[in-house]
Amino acid sequence: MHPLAQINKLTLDQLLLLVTVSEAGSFSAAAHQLDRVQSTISHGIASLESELGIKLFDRSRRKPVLTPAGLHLLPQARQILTHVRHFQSDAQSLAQGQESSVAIVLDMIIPLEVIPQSLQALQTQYPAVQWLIHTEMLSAISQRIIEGSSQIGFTGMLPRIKKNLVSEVIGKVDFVYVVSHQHALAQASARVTRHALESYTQLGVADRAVSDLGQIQTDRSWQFADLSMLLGFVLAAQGWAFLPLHLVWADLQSGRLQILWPQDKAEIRTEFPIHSIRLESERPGPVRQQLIQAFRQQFKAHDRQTPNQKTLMQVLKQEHSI
Amino acid sequence: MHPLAQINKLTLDQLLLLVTVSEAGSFSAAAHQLDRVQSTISHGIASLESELGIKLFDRSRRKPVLTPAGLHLLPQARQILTHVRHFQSDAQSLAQGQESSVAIVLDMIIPLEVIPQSLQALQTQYPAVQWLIHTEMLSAISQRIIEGSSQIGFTGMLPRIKKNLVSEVIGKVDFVYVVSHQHALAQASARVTRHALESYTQLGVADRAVSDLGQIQTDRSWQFADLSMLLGFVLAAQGWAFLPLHLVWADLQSGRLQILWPQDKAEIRTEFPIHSIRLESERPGPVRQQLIQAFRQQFKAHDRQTPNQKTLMQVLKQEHSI
DNA sequence: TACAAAACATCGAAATTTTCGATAGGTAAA
DNA sequence: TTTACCTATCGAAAATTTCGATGTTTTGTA
Repeated sequence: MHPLAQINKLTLDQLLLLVTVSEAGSFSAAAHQLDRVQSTISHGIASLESELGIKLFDRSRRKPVLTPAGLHLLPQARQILTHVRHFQSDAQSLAQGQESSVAIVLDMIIPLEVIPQSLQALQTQYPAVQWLIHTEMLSAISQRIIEGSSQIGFTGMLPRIKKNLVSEVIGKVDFVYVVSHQHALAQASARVTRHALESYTQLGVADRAVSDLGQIQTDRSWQFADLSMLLGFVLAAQGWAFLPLHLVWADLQSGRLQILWPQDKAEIRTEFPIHSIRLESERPGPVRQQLIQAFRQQFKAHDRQTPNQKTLMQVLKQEHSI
Repeated sequence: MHPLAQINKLTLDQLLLLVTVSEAGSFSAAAHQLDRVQSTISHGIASLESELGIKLFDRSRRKPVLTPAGLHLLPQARQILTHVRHFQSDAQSLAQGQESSVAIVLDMIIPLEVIPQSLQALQTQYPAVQWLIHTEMLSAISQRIIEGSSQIGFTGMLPRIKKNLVSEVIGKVDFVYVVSHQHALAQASARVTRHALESYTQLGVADRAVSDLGQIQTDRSWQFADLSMLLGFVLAAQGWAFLPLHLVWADLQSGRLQILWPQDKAEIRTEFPIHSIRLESERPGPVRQQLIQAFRQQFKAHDRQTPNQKTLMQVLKQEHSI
């Protein structure tokens, strides 16, 4: 007989018998619990013992009692059974359309705080799901969805042609114009003209698919593929930038950065909606649906802690009253 | 049907099929590996799929390829199978007489260094064995063996009546008479008369079964149930003691303790053999046999690092030449 | 393009295993 | 001592597994 075939001899049912008998206290009680006849249990335990070549229960007394060997093997049998139950429940989840792994792609402009909190709840509810998280900017996000390397994305920029894509708004991110307090623009009044802006270097983000929609506003602009690097350049007074408020808020409060309020804008900040996007052809399972829900909630919670127009005005005045 | 009975539906053989097919690459190849017919594999996989309510293999191509769900469940199936194999190999070990758990009782006079090293090798060779380690002194050690609360003991004192006990020498421990350098006895010459010893307080160990063989040598002696406490009193110059050399060696070298050499003794140190003891009725399994072997080796290794008579003489002279 | 090789599904019959029901015999509590 | 409860055993019935044969699809090759 084949060596691997030996495993067939041992049955999950036999392990179940071992566990059930030890818990029920007797073969008969176990038989009743398992809705079988006593002789079936007797036969099952006996066959298990003969296969293992070892006595598991001492039947010399009124009620069977585990031998040392049985006592040693019992917890292992238990563990195998619970492992099998996990296997089955995983299979059931998969059968009901739950994703086994979800690849997400996130826009870098999304506040870092909302991400772990959104995923945390999901992780406890769907412990079997494997997560793969990418971070991209601009059109690279929808690109990943279209080519299929991620199943769901959260982005501030929808592609021009939404062919095959389904999207919905799940939150917003506030953008503001900022500049270092050491920069020439910081010396002027709070409200700047668009012309003033254009006469200095803009520090902006680079889109991989820049040819597709290259909306470079000034010919002197520098481009970054990484927001933290960009922020470093802004802090070094290399130019002005249009950045997510949450990213620069700490530096605004400390005074290292200052807000610019273009004269043609009604509000200091500009809201950009964040969309969830996915392929139309792939129906989202429960995990992705819950994920969208969680992100929406977290965005809402995050908005409540976000500085409003009034607070921004105060920061603005404070800067220029110094 | 009973809720627990659902587990019967899933078979270890089915999990084996899943794993084997995914490794062999085709149903036929798996059939060949498992020494069965192809239709058996086909039927087995199909029944597994219908039980789980989910397709595991995509058969639309020439060779079957795992679905995402199958890919997700495969490693779990593998893990369950290896767990089951461990279960079986444990059972086999038990069937061959290997102990599932071993309770040891150690004499406190045994050098601490030999113990972990003796057990370490055993732990890698018999990972399934559970260890329970007690520490006792004098007759309490054999007591534990006789009453069955430990299966094997290592002791320096054999009981008078060795009824039912089997013992063998596995090493030795050197004892010396010591006293604090601040004690009156330390001021005298190195060689002391037995009369001189008896006129001062002896700090000794207490035997729980003291009535059985209470060999108290002086009526002023103090008794301790703990060697480290005893050593503390010796260091505090409360009296002299007869202690394992390894226990006082560091303090001898630092000069805090001094050796006493009774005039009626030929050697400075006195060797006491260490015995392994066990019940005659209980045949030792491989673990206990190996354990005795390991202790014997470790004692031998420890002896090589132990100070000899010549070294002790040097310590003795050094003390009294100061 | 046609053919051959390789792979899986299906089906009925045989073989094996599991389960049941009844009975006999042992242990412990009243 | 009686009685209740427990397990082992056995034969028959039921269920499951396995085999062998056959049909269909995919894929590589002449």
